[in-house]
Amino acid sequence: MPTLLTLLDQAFRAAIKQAFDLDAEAQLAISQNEDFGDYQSNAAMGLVKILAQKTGKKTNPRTIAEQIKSKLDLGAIASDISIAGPGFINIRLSPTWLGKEMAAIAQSDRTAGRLGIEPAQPPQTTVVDYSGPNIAKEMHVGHLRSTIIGDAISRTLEFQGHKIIRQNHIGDWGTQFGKIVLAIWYLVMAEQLHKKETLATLMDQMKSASDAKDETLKNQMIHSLAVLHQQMLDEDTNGRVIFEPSLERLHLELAPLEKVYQFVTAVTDAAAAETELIRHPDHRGHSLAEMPRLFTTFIQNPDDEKNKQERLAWSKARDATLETCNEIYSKLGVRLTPADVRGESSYKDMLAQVVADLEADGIAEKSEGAIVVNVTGFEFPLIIKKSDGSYLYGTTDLAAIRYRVRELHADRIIYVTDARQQQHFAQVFWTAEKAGWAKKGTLKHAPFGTMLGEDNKPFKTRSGDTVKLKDLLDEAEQRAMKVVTEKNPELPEDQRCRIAHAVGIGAVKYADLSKDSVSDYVFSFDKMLALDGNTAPYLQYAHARIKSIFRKGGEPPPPGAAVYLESPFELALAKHILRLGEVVELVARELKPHHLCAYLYELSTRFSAFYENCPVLQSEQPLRDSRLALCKLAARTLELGLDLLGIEHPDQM
RNA sequence: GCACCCGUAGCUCAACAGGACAGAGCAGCGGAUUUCUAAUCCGCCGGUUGCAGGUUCGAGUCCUGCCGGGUGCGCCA
Repeated sequence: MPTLLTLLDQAFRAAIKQAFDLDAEAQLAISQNEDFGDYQSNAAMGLVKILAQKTGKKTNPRTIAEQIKSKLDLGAIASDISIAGPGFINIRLSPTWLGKEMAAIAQSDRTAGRLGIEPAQPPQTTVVDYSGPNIAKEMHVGHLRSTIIGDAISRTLEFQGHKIIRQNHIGDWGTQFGKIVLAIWYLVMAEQLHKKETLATLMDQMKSASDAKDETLKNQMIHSLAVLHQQMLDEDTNGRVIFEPSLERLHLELAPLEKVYQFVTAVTDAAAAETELIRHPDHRGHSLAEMPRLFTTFIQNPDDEKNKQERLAWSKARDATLETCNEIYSKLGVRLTPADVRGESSYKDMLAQVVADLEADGIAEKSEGAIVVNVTGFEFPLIIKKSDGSYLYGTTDLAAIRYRVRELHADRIIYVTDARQQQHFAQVFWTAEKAGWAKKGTLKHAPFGTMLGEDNKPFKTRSGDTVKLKDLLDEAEQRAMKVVTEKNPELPEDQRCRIAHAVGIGAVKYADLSKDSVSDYVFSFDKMLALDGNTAPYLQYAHARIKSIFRKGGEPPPPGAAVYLESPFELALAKHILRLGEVVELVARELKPHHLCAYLYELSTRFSAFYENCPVLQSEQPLRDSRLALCKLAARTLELGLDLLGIEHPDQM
């Protein structure tokens, strides 16, 4: 069945048409204040002007409202239609109608599992681009929001019946490449030549020198590294003797790689690295700072047999990264699989053509040796080819759009990335639309703000490092475990673990999803794991309480049980259950899952009020079955809603 | 300097293409347990929506100008 909002909208439009022979907006809204009613139409006030233009005289909006009301046919839906204030038309839903509706939804859920929500028409093929971790880096809290929000959006649109193609646009290409290969070379060579300790000491001291801003010590470390580098190079000048064979056997772990990679970055960015020369029999001297660039030849010619070492190192780094990411995804219950990975590197062969086509169309032009697109409304252009001939991430984004539209047949593409990239995407979208690669309005950026610590500064550890996602999730689970054990010590340990997992991870995800994504958000374990208030544990607890009724009461309600809504608590619960479809549409339209969170929280409070005031198992038939049916529906609504958010709902807590 | 985002109760957040008296939670205060999970429920307290104009029957929401915070601004991603 269509949502109630849609039904009412149609009825009001028809009434307006009949009364004034006009096709006008019904201006339907959910009443903010329940004293007025459940739904309202605000059309009458707006019609004053339109009618005045048509007839030449002004009509009082209350009179207009009266005329609409007289033509309005809501069947059995409303128990009261009243006009209030300047001309609001208030609708109060009929408890009898609602009861029948509840019974019908319960019935349809048995077969379709959709709680009466119709799939969207027509279904659209939608690419959702989210998560996007970088190669050789552990996922940190910055990736959390994209991953969680992107997954919730994907699940919601998927439920609506759209074909969702998840794309994990990982950062596996570009200028950081040379540093990664160099880092692996250090790692492997130090291991093979028994210099691990030396390297480790260097790295530690370099870190403390940086932290203490001690330039002298830093320069010493850079010099020592140059010496070490030279020693290792002299043992194996072409990499064939030690490096390549060891690399083939190596099972690379992400954590040590990342550490060395950061070290290499710190070293090569330092001025002192420019003056430390490394000698090589086949080359003139190169400075330490130039080393990463020597390894980047692979970027230009990845298929050249000469670049076998680099290719191998690159794929090891990639595998190590993805392995760790997949662990996180599975911990988070995020539906991203290796099959969804299509990183920047997969567009490398399309970049030249992208630039050539944009140039041929007159959209791109040469400027100071680079090729740029001058985007209307922007002071600075989008650079798609650097003066040294290499491409940038904007070029890759454009290639990806073309690929997604042409090969994946995307009707629309949603980018879940942080808000800082807003201008970048505005430029990229403008270019793609101008080139005719995507229809206007089909490229959507769902931006989100920065995650802040409780000090309102970007979320970092006490020592100022970025927080690793894994550590954060582990801590959430541990904290949840403590609470579960405190509340329910008698449960077996493995069950407590499962509950702690659901609660801890659920809390982290819910805390993020329940805030409007565009603003920055303050991360607090204490708040997200609180058992009351707008938190995942509160919703999960409400769900567990319902399940408990069925455990105690045995039988589920018989199919087709009539639903009676006599108490205000039952009525309030039923009205809310009916709104899920409207909320799903809202989330899909705005790409903002926090609306669904607000809805589920409200549902839980209404259920709790019902639970306190309306005994279920002790009540007489047919009320008992009626209330059981309502419980069943409330549980199903919570389950479906939490599923769309990607949050677990254990039966027991 | 230019551009984008944000500014709502002590704190964390809502307000669904402008709608009625701006709502929740936390914290604070006061209550409720012979009954299906008290990880709960009920009540009270708390506001010049950063400021000043404007558009509108109606503005937290749209426009203009300030103030405050964040972010981005040709060859990083």
